[in-house]
Amino acid sequence: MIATYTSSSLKAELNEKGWRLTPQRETILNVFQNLPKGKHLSAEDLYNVLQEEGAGISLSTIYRTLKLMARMGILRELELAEGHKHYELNQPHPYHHHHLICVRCSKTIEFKNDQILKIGSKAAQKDGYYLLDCQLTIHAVCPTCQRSLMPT
Amino acid sequence: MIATYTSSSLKAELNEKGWRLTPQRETILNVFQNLPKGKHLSAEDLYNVLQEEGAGISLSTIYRTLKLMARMGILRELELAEGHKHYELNQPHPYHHHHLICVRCSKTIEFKNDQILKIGSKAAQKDGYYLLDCQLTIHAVCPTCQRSLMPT
DNA sequence: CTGCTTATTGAGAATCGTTGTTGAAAAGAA
DNA sequence: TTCTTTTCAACAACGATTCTCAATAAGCAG
Repeated sequence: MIATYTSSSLKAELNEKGWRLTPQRETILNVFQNLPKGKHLSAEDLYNVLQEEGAGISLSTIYRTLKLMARMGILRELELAEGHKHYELNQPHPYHHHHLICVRCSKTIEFKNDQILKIGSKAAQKDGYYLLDCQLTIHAVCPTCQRSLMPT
Repeated sequence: MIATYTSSSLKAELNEKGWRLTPQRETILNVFQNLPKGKHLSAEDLYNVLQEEGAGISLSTIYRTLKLMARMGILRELELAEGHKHYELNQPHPYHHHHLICVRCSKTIEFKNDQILKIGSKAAQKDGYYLLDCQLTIHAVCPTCQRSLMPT
């Protein structure tokens, strides 16, 4: 988990595995680095952001890049109970966090806990796995939905 | 998280929210209760199991029931990097566990940790959420895939 | 036990996020 | 520059999941 990627550190990490640095990949990483804290994007969200910025990157490329960067550990892939994946920068210690999700209304709260990353690292290490990401996902019912009489 | 549901405890929990106990729901819960430890099913897996057992339950009903039981906290919904969700019984303490997943080959290892459920409960409680499930998901690269020269 | 109301089912169509395919463009190496 | 290989955009294709609708059956009240 690297805090901030520059063009050249990204290039280095890509080339190491035989991949290439392209303007599209650089642009996409930039969007995530400039995102307000706590904000995450779906593939379509990212597509729209890029359209508005005038950088028309195709949806296929977006999907490929998101998946690539998740597999490199640069991005985290989040499953936020909305039928599609969301992505955010995979940041180290002081910013590393987890998600508490209401299964009814999908309201999501971030929370931090220092132990979890330690527990995760240890578990991965024990079996010789190389850690990319470690997220505690809590499915629950928020106070509002508990009060609501509405079934479903 | 209840350890074992009987027909009547399931019925009670359903009726409480205005839902009904049907033979299909009972059958599906039974399949999960009789599943070998560490085994989880996708919707399609479950459909096939039921076909073989002669209980032909439609795919629509299966999807609806899985989602319903996940929202009730009876089942856990797992995202095991295979393009579709998997489900397993949501069991309490001694059986409660987490998943370590290789992002390359999808090999998955289960592991246990007593602290995580405590951390999760506390986080939910803090914001007044009613806890349904709490899972630590670790994305990593397994030893075999680390050795493989194959990119991607 | 009977009848009423409303949730649930099954079958298949429809949806929608995501992945695959193609020829053209461009990065990296020599 | 020139060659090789990856990556790109555009669009077709796929597959898991959801939706629709008429028929059925829980649960409840009398």
